[in-house]
Order: sequence, then structure tokens, then C-alpha cells
Amino acid sequence: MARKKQYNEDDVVEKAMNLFWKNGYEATSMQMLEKEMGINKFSIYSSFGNKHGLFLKSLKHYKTKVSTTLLKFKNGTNGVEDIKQFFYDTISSNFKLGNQKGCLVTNTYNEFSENEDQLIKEEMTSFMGNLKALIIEKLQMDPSKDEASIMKQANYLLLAKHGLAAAARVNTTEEIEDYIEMTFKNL
Amino acid sequence: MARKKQYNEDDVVEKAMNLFWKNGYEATSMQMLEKEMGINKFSIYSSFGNKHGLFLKSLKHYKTKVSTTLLKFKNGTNGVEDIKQFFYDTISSNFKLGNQKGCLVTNTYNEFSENEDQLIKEEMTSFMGNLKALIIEKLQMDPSKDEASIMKQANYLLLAKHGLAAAARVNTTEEIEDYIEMTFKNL
DNA sequence: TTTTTTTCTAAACGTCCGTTTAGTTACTAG
DNA sequence: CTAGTAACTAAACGGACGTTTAGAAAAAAA
Repeated sequence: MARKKQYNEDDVVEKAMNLFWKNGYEATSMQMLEKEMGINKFSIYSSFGNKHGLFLKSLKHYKTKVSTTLLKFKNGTNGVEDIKQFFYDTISSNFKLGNQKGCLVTNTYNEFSENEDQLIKEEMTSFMGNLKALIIEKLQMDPSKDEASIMKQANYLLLAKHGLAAAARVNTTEEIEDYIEMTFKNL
Repeated sequence: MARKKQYNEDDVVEKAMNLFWKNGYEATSMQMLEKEMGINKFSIYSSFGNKHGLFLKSLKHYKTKVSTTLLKFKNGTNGVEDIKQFFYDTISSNFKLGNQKGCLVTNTYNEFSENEDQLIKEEMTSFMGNLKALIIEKLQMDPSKDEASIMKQANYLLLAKHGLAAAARVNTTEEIEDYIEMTFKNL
């Protein structure tokens, strides 16, 4: 054997994720990543292959990062109330990190929706799909809702996440709360 | 005098706008613009200064492009119903052009929200500001609404436009209609 | 201590970006 | 018809991008 790595891969992915999260994929350069991650380009390439691979890892890391919030959501038994709480939790975890930057997956979705990158799209689509499934599950807890209106409401809530991501980037906490309350008023 | 321009500036701005609209600012290169606009780089630079200037012109051109829809909205006398109709009109004008790409200003807003470009931000902010003013005006037509709830609803609707822009990019016409109906269900 | 193996540093790679420039073409005015 | 001027073409610019490579440093095994 020989020399050991002087960095932990999870640690540097976390830092890369934060940079991607703040600036998006294209606007984040290898030079910026080098500085933020505290390691050399060579190390980045030997660990993650290329910039694309690093971004994919960052997206996956984001998923584990929000898995706590997602698990709490999944285990909820209060139907619509759980979805609303999930919206609040999403925002609060955003703000805890000190930066206003919305949901990384939603942001990525916006940046890559006209792009043809299949790996990234799969990653986003699966995330959004899981979220939609959970939302539907919670909506179904209300026996007064029929299947057709559940689908409409799930679609509505999934798109409402885009408004939430935009709000997280520029609006005040109070405005964001108002937005969430308004969104769930109709359900 | 000497040779005349072989192109009309408004015509080529229209083409540039469509490309920016489809791909966003950064993902649209001068090479792509050259091809799409059908004129040489030199001509682009002599007419618009630089890429940034061309984008600014494209944004302004977009405003005049949607001015008909905006004027109809402005002249409406049916309150909330006018706002809803404006959402429908926005979508239908998007689809008329054959491409699903949402609202250019909203897309630009997403792309530049972490950016520090003042000219672009002014252009977007004024557009959004005008829109918010119009929304408030329509909401105030309903005498049963108090000022506090009007502000909340205006905020909600402005953010709902982000969901609409996202929907326009990937959802079906039916899903978009469902989203609009859900959004206006209790206003 | 010496050898081996891997990580690290730093410089260079080719490519594409937005932008500029030199030289040609074509139209207008006299 | 000619001279002058503006619009055109195409090639090149410097710089930044993502990526690769050659060589130095360092840690484990002998």
C-alpha cells in the first residue's frame, strides 16, 4: 500500500453540493470547486471522474441530506397536513444552511429541462416521482377525496414546489409562509 | 451614404429572443445566434453592442410581444377572473409559437436570481412589479377582500407563475389547466 | 532504510466562449 | 462612372472552460 487520501469524499461532495446548489451546474467552474472543496483538480477527477460525475454525486448527496425530512414526511399519518409540514420543513432546512437557494432538485430541473442529459434527468425524475407518490399517498388519507381530484391536487402541489423554490431564493420568511398557507387553503 | 443593412433589426431580435427563450442566456452561444439570426457576428455586434445588449433587447422585445395579452389583462373589469384569464392567455401564447418554454421573464428570473447583473434584474423586476400592480388592482375589484389578504394573494399568484412556467415546459395542456384551476379555486 | 505505490502539485492541453480586427464587397452620392 | 462610406465576410484574438499529464511528495511494506 501507499499514501492515504488526505480528504474524505463525503466531506468534499458536501462542499461541492453547496456550491452547485448556490450557483447551478454551468455557473459553477472547476476552479471554484477546487477552491471550495479544498482539494486539487486531479483529486476531483480521480475521485469523481469529471464535473458531470461530481454533480451527479452531489445530487445523490442532496437526497441523503433531505432524507430525514423525507422520512418524517413518509411516516406522517395526518394526510394533507403532512404535505404542508413537508413544505415548511423544506424551507426551514434551506434556511438553516444560511443560504437562500430553494430546492436543489427543482433548481436543477429548471436548468436542465431543455437539456438532453439523460443521467441528470433520471435522477430528477425519480426524485420528483417519489415525491409525487408520497403526496398522492397522503392525499388518499382523506376519504372525502375522489381519485380524479387527488391527481389534480398532486399535480398542483408538485408544481407549487417551483413557486416555493423561487420564494426561497428571494422572498421573506413571512411571504414564504403566506405562500404555503395560500397553497394549502384550497385542499 | 453607403451600403444599406441587409437585415431588419426587429426581425433578427425576434429570432434571438426565441433562441434565448428556448435555451436561456448562458446556454445560447454567439455561434448559435449567428446561425439562427442569419447574420454575421460583426453585424450582431454593430447592431447590439454585445451578447448582453442583444439579450436586453430580446427581453424588451418579449415585453412588446406580450403587450397585447398584458393590455387585455389591464383593461379587464372582472377582477380575479381577469387574472385567471391572463394565466390562460400566457400559456396559449406560449403554445402558439410551437415551443413549450414558459415565460421568458420568469425563466430569466430563475437563471439570474443568484447573479449580480443589475440591468437584467431591473428589467425583470420592473416587469414583475408591473404584473404585481395589475394583480393587486384586479384583486381590489372584489369589495369583500381586505388589504392584508389582497397582498397575500398577490404574492401567492406571482409565485404561482413559477409553477406555471415550469408546467408550460413539461406538462400536458390538461395538467396545466388543472394547475390553473387549482390555483384559482378559492380566490 | 529502501522500495513501491498512490496521492498530490502545478503546469499545460485542446476547445469553445465572447469579442475584435483586417480586408472585401456593394450601395449611394456626386 | 467614379469615389467614398458603410455593411459585409472570415479569420484571429485573449481568456476561461473542463480535462490531462508529468513529476514531486508522502506513506506503507520490505
